[in-house]
Amino acid sequence: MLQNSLASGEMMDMLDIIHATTSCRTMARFQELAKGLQNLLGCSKTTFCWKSLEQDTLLTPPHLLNVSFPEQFLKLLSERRLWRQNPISIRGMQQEGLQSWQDTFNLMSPPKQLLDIKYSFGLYSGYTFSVASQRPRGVTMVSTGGYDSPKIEIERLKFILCRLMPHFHLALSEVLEHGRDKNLPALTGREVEVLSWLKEGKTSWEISVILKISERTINFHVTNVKKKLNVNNRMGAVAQAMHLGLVN
Amino acid sequence: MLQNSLASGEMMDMLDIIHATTSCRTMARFQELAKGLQNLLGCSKTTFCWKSLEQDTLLTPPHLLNVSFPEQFLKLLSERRLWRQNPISIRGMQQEGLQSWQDTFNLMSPPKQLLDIKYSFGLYSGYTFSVASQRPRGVTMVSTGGYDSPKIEIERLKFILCRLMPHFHLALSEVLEHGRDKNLPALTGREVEVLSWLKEGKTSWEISVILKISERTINFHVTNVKKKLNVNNRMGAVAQAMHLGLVN
DNA sequence: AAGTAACCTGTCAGTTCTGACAGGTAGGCC
DNA sequence: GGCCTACCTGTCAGAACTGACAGGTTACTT
Repeated sequence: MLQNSLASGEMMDMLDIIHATTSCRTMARFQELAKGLQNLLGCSKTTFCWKSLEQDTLLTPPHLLNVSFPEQFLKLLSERRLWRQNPISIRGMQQEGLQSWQDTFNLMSPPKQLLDIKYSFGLYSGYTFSVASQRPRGVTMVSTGGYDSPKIEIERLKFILCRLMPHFHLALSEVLEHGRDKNLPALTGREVEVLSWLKEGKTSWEISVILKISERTINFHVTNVKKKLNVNNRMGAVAQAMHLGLVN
Repeated sequence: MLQNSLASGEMMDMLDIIHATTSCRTMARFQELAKGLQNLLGCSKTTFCWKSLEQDTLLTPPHLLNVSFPEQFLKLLSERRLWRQNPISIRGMQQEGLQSWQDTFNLMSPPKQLLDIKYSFGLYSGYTFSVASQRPRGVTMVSTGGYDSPKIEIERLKFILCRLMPHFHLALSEVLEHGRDKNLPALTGREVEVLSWLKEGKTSWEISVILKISERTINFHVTNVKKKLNVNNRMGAVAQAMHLGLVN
């Protein structure tokens, strides 16, 4: 039975890693956890790829978070825009779960250029696991290669990745979304207050009554928010503020 | 060491439960998983309590999800609004982690009425674990009582709950938020399209150019959306649609 | 003392939105 | 054929918003 292929200590490691992902807020911490995953898998090359499907189109490049892939390899892939034609990422975006590079290449033949690069870095065989979510709408893929023995226990790999990856995906989403917050425009207390009422569908006049200040001042605050959020009108301001989590 | 107090099979159960929470979408499924947690803890009485801090005030009652508490007990608590004065829930809302009922009652004395009811149902001692999150902003508390032996391994309890509860919390948030979606107003394709552009801060005229229809028709769609979402103006429509996840 | 940030207020012309009026077509279902 | 839904269009008066004008106070920092 599968249960026996995992040592008790390994399961404890998995539980610890899962637990740690729930409080992972920085990229550095994520890297640590990813190292833990790599150790568990017993491979020497790992890299993460995260793609938001929120507003990005399929054409915008994904976030790459390298753990131990050759940097030069990823750089080449990115420079030559090869990820768009990479059957592995295409398949990974389409369906969740584990794919073997070999299988995918047999199924959808990759551009020769890609194969050449891959082989030149010794990346002959490996696996990519992808996991998607609706909230936030996005996909995380982890690629692992450089296994010691050519004989890999697929079921063990699947078991570990199935159980860990959803949490790595959540943590990564959190880290990357949170990272964006750093250069967030700072709204003043009054501005947030006005926005919150706008959100409820109140007019300037109504808000002026609620806040007991003049209607002109409400419009003044709205104007400032529009400038800060770089939008054309209050609709955009409300939507953008909600999107950035600046209200409520 | 703590590691030894958990059997290999129990850790496997934990991993399986965690994994199952990631795809838990119905209340029935959640109940199953909660039963699994109860078995793991080795107690006979469990109940979950979920509270959104998104827009609810502290006064609005929380969602109760009973697994195996006496229904009558929870009914009494709810009818007499005792949860507001219950030191356990107050403390649970304030800080995450494990609390012993006994400790809390020593710290903040409960209303006599509450104590009487509790004892009359044989709920002498037990533990409540709470976990909170920012996105979605809310708290889940689980209360467990009715342990076989008076000698409970606190560290074991803490270990299990620390690792499982964040995932139960997420699952519960998902289930409860998803459940709300059922009586969601159905927007037509065109309405969603118009809303999406509104969200970007486009004016009616601009959208009419984009969609190649008259400005009047844009306003027509906006009017219909406003009626469906029961809001006063487009600001409210955009905000409400975003909040309900009807756009994007 | 000067500078800055947050806050507040006024007027006014021009633009945009709103609600209520009154229509139209195309496609699906019984 | 009748009914319904989604979609489209027009006019018009009045309400709401916008941008640019030109000020003000208070509190805190340098």
